[in-house]
This record gives sequence, C-alpha cells and structure tokens, in this order.
Amino acid sequence: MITVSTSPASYHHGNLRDALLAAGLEALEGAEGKAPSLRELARQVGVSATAVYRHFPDKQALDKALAQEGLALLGSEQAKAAKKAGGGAAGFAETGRTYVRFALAHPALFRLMFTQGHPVGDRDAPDQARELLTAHTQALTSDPERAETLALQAWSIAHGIAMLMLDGRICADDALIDRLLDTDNVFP
Amino acid sequence: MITVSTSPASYHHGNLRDALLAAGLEALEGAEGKAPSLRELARQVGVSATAVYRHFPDKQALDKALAQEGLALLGSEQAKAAKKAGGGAAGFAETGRTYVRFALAHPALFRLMFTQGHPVGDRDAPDQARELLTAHTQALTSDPERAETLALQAWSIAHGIAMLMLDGRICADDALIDRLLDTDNVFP
DNA sequence: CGGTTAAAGTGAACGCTGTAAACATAGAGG
DNA sequence: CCTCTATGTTTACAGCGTTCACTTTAACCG
Repeated sequence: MITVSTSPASYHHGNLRDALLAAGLEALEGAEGKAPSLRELARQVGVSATAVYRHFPDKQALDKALAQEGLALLGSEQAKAAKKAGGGAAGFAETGRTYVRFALAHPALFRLMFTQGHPVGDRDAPDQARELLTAHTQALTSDPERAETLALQAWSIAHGIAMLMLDGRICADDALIDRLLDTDNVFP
Repeated sequence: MITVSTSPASYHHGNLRDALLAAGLEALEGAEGKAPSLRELARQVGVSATAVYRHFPDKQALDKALAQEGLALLGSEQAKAAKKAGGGAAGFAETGRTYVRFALAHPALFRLMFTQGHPVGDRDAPDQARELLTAHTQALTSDPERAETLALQAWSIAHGIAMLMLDGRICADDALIDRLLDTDNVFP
C-alpha cells in the first residue's frame, strides 16, 4: 500500500515515487477511462516531468507499477470477500463476483492492469488474486491438471464478463453478474 | 470488405476512405501491438494528415470503422468455421475456438475492436458474430432467458480466454484453447 | 460550352505527449 | 568543511491529434 507523505515542498520531494503512484491511482479513479499522462502526474505532484525518470525508466514502468498496485488491491478485496463468505465453494464464488465488481468500480485501473504486456513468466510480484484462485480450485479436485483447467476457466469467464461489461458489450448489471457466474448454471 | 482501388496519383485520391481503412488493417497486422497513428496512415496512403478529416470526424471514428471491419471479418470466419463443422453443437463449439484464434491471429485488431467505447445499444452495424451466437444458444433451449444466459456465458469465456492470452496472462497454446473451451469440461 | 460551387485535397500552426541532455541543488559521509 | 551522489531543474526534440485558412478539381447547370 502507498503512504502519501505530505512532506515540505522543498527541492527534493522526499518520496516522489510513492507520491506519483498515489497520484496515478487517484487519476485512474476519476476522469472515466482516461489514462493519466506522465506529465500530468508530475504536474499533480508538483514536480517537473523529467523528475519522474529518476524513479521509473519510462512511462511503461510507471504504468506497470500502477498495475501492480491495482493487482494487490484486487487481491486483498478478493481475500476479504472470500473470508466473509466463509471460504470454500461459497468463498470461491465470491472471489469471482468481487473480480467483476472490482473491474466495474475501477475501470481505468483494471484496464491498465491487463493492458500492460505482462509476459507469462513474469512471476516477480506476489499475486494474491492468483494464489486464491489456485487454492480454491485445488480444493475442488485432487487432479492437479483438472484444478488448473478449472482455475483458468473460472478466471476466463470472470475476466470475460468484466471486459465485456467494461467495453459496453454487455450490460453492466449486478444481477447479470450473479446470473452469469452462477456455478449451477454455467454452460450446458 | 474493402477494395483498394489503385487509382492514379492525382490531387484527389478518389477513394481515400477505403484506402485508409485498408492501410489501417494492414498496419494492425504488422508491428505487433502498436496501433497506427492517424498521421502514419495518411503517410502510408500518400496524403496529408488533414485530408483524413474529410472522411472521418476524428481519429476515434477511424478506429471505430476499423473495428467494424474487424468485426465483420471475425463474423465471416466464425460462420465459415461453423458451417465446416456441420453446424449444431459442433459448429457452436467451433465458433468459440475461432473467436480465440482470431484474437491471437490479429491481436492489435482484436484489441481495437473491443477497446472502442462501443456502447451497449449501438446496434447500427450488422454483427454476424453476435447473430451466430444467439442462434446457436437458442437452438439449445426453448427458454429465451436461458438462451441469453448461455450466450453471454459462452461469449464471456471465449472473450476472457482471448484477452488473457493476448495479455500474456495465460499461455497462448492451441491445445489449451481446446481444453478450456471443452464443453464437457467446463466448470464443476 | 463555360462558370459556379462544393467536395476533397494542402501546409502551417497549436498544444499536447514521452523522452534525452546538460545543468543545479541538497543532504550524507569522510 | 568539503565533496559526492541522489534527486531535482530547464531546455529541446520529434511525433501526435486537431484547427484554420487556403487551393485544386470535378461536377452540375443555365
């Protein structure tokens, strides 16, 4: 999580990296859909555009860091929701709903999280969301391959719903989320 | 479909709109992931950047037109695949596989198709892909609501797989596509 | 057939973007 | 106290989408 130190306005900011991330997350919440520019973020923080380059090699790296923050946020929300639902199958189902609702609640951030060309093997960051997913499906079967298949299917359907709703292809309705994610009801 | 009239290089291009779309589609195929700029497209066609504005109100409109072309292409490929598979349930399953393969074969185009803020009610364009989808699910049940649920679930899972593979979150493997889309195997 | 008109092109300019290069500051350590 | 380095600054560049005023050309009409 990010701490926004409201440090004195001196020549050296003191905590620019985190301030940029905080400003980035805030910008992603407002201004529907518009990803903030590097310069805009620098302005927001009260620093010159090039100062950003002391903390990130380029804009893509900044975006990646923002995406990481988003992923952590999603993971913690899912964990909380799963726990509240009492874990198990009910908890699993709740992580799916939480996933889609998170996307709708933070559309720009969610888009950013999944538009970064984050290659498959990029396991440098802890991904609580993914850990939850595999844990839940492994509890459903003893066959590891079957568990992986289930995990990827569950992820795919939640992600598909989220994306299609974000893009306005499917009505972003809460009841519809439940209907589409109802496990007693999925596919023939 | 677009016809690229190789007309004489006169002051008036003659068929600039279609030429731009053709150049756009071509650009979306090459240069992995990079969406072509309006100026680049104009250069490609041999015309000044501002000429584009005689045919599209702004870049977004150009992108929308390109997305429309992509949608038509996807629809026709799906229809062909469904027919080849003999229609019915086998045909339905084939449309799903075709959807994902299309996304992997034309990543930039596919992204463009679903990143245009194409609002829900925008039914101005014929959408063969969607027609196929509803037709197939309506053949599976007599309950219209159930048919719609099935349609949206099928769309979601295919779209989710496509997106996650495009974004490198899931290995873009042809066998994996089949495994995830296997209807005997979907979800618990 | 000639003249007018409107569609379809042009170049220059504006403000925005990401990024590079050279320079300035300040706080920490010897 | 002086120096070094991390972290800031200003200036500059190319490319972007877009606006504006202008030019060309083809088509239509009296």
